[in-house]
Amino acid sequence: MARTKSTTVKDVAAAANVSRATAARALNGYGYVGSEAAERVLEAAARLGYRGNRVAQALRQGGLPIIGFVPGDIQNPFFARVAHDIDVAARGSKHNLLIASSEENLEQERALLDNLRALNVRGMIVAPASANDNLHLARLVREGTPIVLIDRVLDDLPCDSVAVDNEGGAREAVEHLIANGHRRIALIQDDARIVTARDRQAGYINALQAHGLPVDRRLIAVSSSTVQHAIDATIRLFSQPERPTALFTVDSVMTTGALLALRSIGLAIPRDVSLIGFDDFDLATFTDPQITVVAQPVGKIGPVAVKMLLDRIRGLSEPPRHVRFQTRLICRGSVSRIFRPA
Amino acid sequence: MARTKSTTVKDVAAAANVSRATAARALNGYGYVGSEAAERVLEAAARLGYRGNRVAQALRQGGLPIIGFVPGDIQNPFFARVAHDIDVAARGSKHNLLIASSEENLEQERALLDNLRALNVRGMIVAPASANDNLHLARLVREGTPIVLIDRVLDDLPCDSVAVDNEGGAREAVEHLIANGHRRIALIQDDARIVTARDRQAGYINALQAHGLPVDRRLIAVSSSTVQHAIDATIRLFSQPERPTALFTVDSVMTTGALLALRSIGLAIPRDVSLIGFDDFDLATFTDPQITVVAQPVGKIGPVAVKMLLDRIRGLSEPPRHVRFQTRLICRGSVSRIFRPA
DNA sequence: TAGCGTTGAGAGATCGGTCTCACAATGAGT
DNA sequence: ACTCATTGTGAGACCGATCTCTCAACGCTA
Repeated sequence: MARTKSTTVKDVAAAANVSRATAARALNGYGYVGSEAAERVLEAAARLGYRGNRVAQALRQGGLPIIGFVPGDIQNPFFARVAHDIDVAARGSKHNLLIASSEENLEQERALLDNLRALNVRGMIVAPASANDNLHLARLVREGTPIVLIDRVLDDLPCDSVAVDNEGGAREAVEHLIANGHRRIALIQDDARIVTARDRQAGYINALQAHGLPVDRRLIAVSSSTVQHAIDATIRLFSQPERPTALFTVDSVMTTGALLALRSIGLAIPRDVSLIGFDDFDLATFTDPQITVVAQPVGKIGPVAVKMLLDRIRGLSEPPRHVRFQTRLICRGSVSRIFRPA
Repeated sequence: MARTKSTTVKDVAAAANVSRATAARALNGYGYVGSEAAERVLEAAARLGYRGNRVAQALRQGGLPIIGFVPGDIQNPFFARVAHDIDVAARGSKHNLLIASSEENLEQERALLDNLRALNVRGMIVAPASANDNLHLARLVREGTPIVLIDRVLDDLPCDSVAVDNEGGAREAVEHLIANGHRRIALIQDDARIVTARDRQAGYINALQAHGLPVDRRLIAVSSSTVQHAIDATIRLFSQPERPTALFTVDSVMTTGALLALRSIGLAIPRDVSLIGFDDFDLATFTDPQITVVAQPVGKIGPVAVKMLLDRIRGLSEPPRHVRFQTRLICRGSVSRIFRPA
């Protein structure tokens, strides 16, 4: 039951009665090859089921036809969608996709990137787990590894990036709540290590300050991006004496958690609490009423990132390019209007 | 801005003033190395940031430290979950995960497997897109490539597999509906090419026949596993003259579609229609009432598959092993009791 | 002191391709 | 007839790491 070793150029060359060099020329279509010899080689290759060994090719030519993708969490629908899009785009240019989830863990991210580097992948698409420590990324960039940052952009890193206007999206959402008379607006966000959390929080704070509202730390809860943590955070926020009248959640998993928690506490949307979530999701049109969200053009991120990466792989040496998509506030039914004395 | 080539053993050896062979011995800890020389090598390696080149290692030793995973669709929460579990398990044994989604397309699956083979991956975990044509898989197995089938098992393929009792789970669900007095029970399923669809349909039919109920082709709709297609299928089923009183959907994406469609038609669950879905999902506990489902132990599939695969990679040559998990019917509120004259 | 085992380390083969270079054969131009 | 360009082909270097083989030095025993 030993693993049968596959046929090599040497086998093909022998079968076609030519040298390895000639076989390679025929198979790859370069240099001068006699048409008769070429035919013999091709026939032999087909007959023996020759496939070529990417590993050997990679060793000679530098780099496996692989693109690495390091998302924060592959189970998060956002990243799953992006992964799918990257996969499709990469396949279009004969690249394979290697996905290694950092699970929002900086140590793990470092190890994974080291790994990808050792594998000599052609390039990487990364959603960095932390805004603080990115020396490992900086080194990769410095060494010349093509890297594109998505979703979370580190400004001091000289490489391409694709993301949405997180600050603007969050600001628009909170301003919408303010415009509807809300003043006690709660926020559930990720650990501030994560860039998007930081930016969306900035949008929240900027909106409040632009309208002369105080920023109350008791209205801000930090949660990791899992349903259970979001439930806990929501319950914490809404069991305070002076209850918030509105809630803004920074990603769809948290919005899901908030929905579940509010239901279990017995608070109705939008009667008791208004809700806006960042990132649209299936569930949002499911509930009654449907949830108002800040939608991002998820489907564009992957393809654009791959395109930029391929440009770099092909040797483009322009200064870093940064793509920013605008978000769109989709008003559904989860925000109520509060009338207050002027 | 040329890509700096990374440091090699040669560099390290030169820096430590020894030969490549000695450097390799020191780095990998085999053979005889003088303690003083070893120290110099290690120091030099650390100083130069030596990392080793997996590609070269793979060429020499046969096989990249990579496990290939070919799911039907990475965006499907089921596969995303399994992918995550595989990733974690694989990382535990120093393997990377390469995900290539077949998108339920047989041609693409063939191309992807060919690709993985050419990359010399150590083994593959596959959810075959089609029950019919699997010569490509058979050849891989014959050649000795370690392969584990998950979710969808092809009985005639001599390799390990991990799946759930699809027939039994579906049968239990339909019997539950029958026990509650339902007789016109509709089914929305995948293309019958897919093994799970076939098995779950078998469970549906077996349940009906065991209770002397006719199998009515008009109650069976085929849909692909996307929300939109499931919506269409549901609408088709429920716009027939004699409307079904119950619906069984074979995966969570379809259940989601069915929910949306029924709501848009204005049919209430469970008053107008009873519903059971295969595979539990977030949404199921979200709706009012919550949805009754056939739950599968999703979290066990990935780890078990990786374990079996690693055994094979390590050279285990026992006959194929087949793991089957039992499903569990979770009764929530989406099934109503119909009383009928005896 | 001859003989032998142990320890240390270098030279070079090897994995499977790709590609440069040298060389031979052919035909065209002067 | 002689130079030259064009074609076709093979020998061998190379990518980076691993590993076998060979050999030298040392110390110990008889």
